[in-house]
Amino acid sequence: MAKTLYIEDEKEIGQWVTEDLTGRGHDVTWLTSGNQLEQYLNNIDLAILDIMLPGLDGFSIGKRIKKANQDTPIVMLSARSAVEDKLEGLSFADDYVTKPFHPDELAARVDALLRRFQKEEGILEIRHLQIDTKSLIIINKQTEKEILLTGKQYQLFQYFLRHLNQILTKEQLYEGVWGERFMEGDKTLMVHIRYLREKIEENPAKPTIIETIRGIGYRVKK
Amino acid sequence: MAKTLYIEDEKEIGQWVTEDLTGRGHDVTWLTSGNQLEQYLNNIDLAILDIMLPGLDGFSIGKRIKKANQDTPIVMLSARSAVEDKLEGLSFADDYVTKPFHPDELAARVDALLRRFQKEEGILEIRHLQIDTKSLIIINKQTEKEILLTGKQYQLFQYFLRHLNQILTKEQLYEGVWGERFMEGDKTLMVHIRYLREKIEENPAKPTIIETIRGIGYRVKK
DNA sequence: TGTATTATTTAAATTTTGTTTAAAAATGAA
DNA sequence: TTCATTTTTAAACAAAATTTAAATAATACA
Repeated sequence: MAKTLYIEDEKEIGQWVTEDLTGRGHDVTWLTSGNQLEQYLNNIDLAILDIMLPGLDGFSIGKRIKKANQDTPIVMLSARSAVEDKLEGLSFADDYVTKPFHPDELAARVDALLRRFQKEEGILEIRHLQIDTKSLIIINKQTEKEILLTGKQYQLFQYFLRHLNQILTKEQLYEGVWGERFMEGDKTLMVHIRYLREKIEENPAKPTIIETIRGIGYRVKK
Repeated sequence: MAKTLYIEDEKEIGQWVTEDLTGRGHDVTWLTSGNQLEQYLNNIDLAILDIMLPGLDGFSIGKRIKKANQDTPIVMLSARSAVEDKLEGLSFADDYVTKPFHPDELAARVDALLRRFQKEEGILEIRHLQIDTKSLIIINKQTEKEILLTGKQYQLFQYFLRHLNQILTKEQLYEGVWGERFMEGDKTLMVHIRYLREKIEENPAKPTIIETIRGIGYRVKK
């Protein structure tokens, strides 16, 4: 299920689009401004941004998102005239839709972009694991058995896979997966790492897949 | 999390802005005058300065901050008339907001500045080291091995990278990394320098990356 | 050159951080 | 509602990082 960040200050349109896309199977987070952008930044598959917004405008938000992750597709929304005016400013955007629009149109463009940007769809192999990034099936090549994870374990593992090779701080991980502020000293994340290792590591006491970066966080390398 | 120094003598506005920015994920230090400026000088990512202040005025404080580190963005706050009067004195400032203002506006400008001033996020090469400031990965180009640092070592090294080519006093370094007052004669910092050199220098006994400036402190040159 | 000052190195003590286990609380399906 | 499963909390334990302390080395300058 694709995580979509949608920023729109007009309540009516916002609710309408959010309901429509949700009904079509997207996981939509709707914000009315870019103020809390940072906490979503590293955990989205696609962004839909209105251009005219109070505070940070859609251009700035779009550039910020691209900077954080080049591979996040962005759709800009705006009145026709505004788009024509500022076409050059849209260079970072991957598509744009002019208001007013039909929900089918937006949904079609969103789906097309997700297809185009889909992270190497297919099989990802890490050590003895074979991960199908589309169906989310994880297989242990040694035992030839499937590994089933619980909800949180899935979210956590996916977060690692989306940020392969990066050192992720505990803050990033907790905020990315739980969507809440991380409290210094909280051991919840560590316990989940432990249980995840129990399932995916050959020897959970000597983990090779989820590396501990002491004092900072964790990392999963390709 | 961006460290913001905010100087404002009006208690009510000060508390309001501090709470708002803190709620948006900034680490705000609010002072009512520039008296203790020196101790914060080298450990801030951004400054928000009211112009009208008892003692040192906002102009002088701003110039002092820029002198210490050219790369610290500064936002000035003041009544509209005052800004128009003294526009020429604002040449050092990077943005200004006139009172009264909406918190969204201040937050948006602050975020925009932080983005604009963000140190080139990417690959930095120093001698045989290759440092990716985004993924936090340091590679020794000679051995092609990754160098893993401990938490303090990371903070310390990052402090050097943020102040490349500057001679940093032991006070600055200690206060910047530990956030506490440096005690004359304390060897803690030196021991950490030693362990950091052990990991990043070709020959830790003849360091070329972290230079010792006897009687003052240390320096890392590009 | 000799002495005082400052920095480096090493090792041990202390503190912090991460792991593991178990039990309690929350969630969700039958 | 009950029962099984998942998630969170808590605490004991282990490992590693940080700090302290002391011995050694290098440098400045009288």
